Amino acid sequence: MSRVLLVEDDEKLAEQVLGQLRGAGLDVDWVADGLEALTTDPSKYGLWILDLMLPNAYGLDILKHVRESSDVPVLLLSAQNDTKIKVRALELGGDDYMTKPFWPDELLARVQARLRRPDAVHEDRLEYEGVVLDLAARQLLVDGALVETTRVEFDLLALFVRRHGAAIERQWLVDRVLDPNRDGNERTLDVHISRLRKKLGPYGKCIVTVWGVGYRFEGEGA
Amino acid sequence: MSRVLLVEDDEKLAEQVLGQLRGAGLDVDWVADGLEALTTDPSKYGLWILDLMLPNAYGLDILKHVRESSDVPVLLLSAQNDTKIKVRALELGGDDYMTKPFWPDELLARVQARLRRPDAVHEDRLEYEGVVLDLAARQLLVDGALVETTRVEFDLLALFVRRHGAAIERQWLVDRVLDPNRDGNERTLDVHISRLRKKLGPYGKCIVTVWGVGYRFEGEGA
DNA sequence: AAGCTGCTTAAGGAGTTCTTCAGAAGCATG
DNA sequence: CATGCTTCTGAAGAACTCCTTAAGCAGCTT
Repeated sequence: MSRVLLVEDDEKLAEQVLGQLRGAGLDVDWVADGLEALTTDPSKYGLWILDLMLPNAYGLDILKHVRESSDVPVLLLSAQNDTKIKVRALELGGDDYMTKPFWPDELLARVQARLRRPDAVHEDRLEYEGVVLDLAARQLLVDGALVETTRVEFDLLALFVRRHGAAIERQWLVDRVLDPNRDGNERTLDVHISRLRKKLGPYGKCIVTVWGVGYRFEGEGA
Repeated sequence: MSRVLLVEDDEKLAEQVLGQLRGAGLDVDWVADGLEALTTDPSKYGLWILDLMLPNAYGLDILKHVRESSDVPVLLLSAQNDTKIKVRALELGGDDYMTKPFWPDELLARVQARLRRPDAVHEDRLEYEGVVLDLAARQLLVDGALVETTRVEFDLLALFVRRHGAAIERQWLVDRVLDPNRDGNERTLDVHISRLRKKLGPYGKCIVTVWGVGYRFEGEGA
């Protein structure tokens, strides 16, 4: 799935971005209105490009809406270098962030990097440094060695690797990974995280706690 | 002669299959209408892929028509795991049989196997370590010794060997292997797995339980 | 330092899978 | 079409996995 949705109210900028991305052979749709974005099915696209400075400050709401049902990558745009909004957006599960004005080439490079990233359904292998997930076999390899995982641990790690670099909310993980028949308890998630960290050995510290929010999976240098 | 004819009324599925096969460098023609297939010279192709669930139940008629003048290999597709049609089709001279939905890779593998050795009808076999499945004779050899299997056991094992290394979901197996006329019960699958493990002797432990998901067929070291 | 939030350990229990067995359904034979 | 045989199914209980809960400690924030 390589369709991209651009949510941008500035018509001039939108046309510029559209031209750039379509020129590179991408299939891009454009929505100028925040309300329309709120009613769009997130999973219809392989990537969202979302301007946070929409009228009525819809930006963060749209991000929240997307994250309620999907883990599609979201690339955020903002007109000003506002640290608070940027932090908040990454906490809410944004995957990348660009400050306007930006160089068209840079946007294209980041979009292509995100689209190249392992796709949720059709990829049967996820890799991040020495951590390899064989999705078809449901097996985890840490530095080439097979490590036994339970169902929850494997699903959890798959989410982390898919959205590496992005902060993921605790509650979002609870809703997706834990047994839906019981009311998910955040303490339960703690336990799974703890065990997963242990099993990941040297990569255990890649699961970074984002205090008050959730976790972020990232490498050493990041 | 490596031309392939696909007889399939479902346009979406047909396009998917066409893409898959043509992507592998094969020369594939497509016919959506059963009547047109009935007037096609069988010998113009090196392989037929024939959907049995065509409108007006032409499927078996087409197979009969082909067999009247040619022994070209015919790979059959069916939307449902209908044992009676399957048996009837093999009696009429079908060479292989796949139940929809199938893995694209599996279809390609079988088509290529057919094209590589056109007279392979009685040699087609699946092997994994000391486990050998003779698909034409429907016989199982364990370390060279013949082991009696029932229909369900043989089909089950064939699926495992074809997709060895991958975790296969319980429900997926239930849908394909058990009697479709009754609501498949997962407990029933347990029983077949249990018996199959026993018959496989030393290879019984190759059928690994993937807790909460299904099973995975794999060798010792894997 | 106080008050949260998050981490770890250990134990209980809910849910899943395995095995056995008996009966039903399908199939071939006479 | 009745008979006997094979195969499939479904129920029951045992065995097992691992998910969850609880409790105490550690770490962060103010």
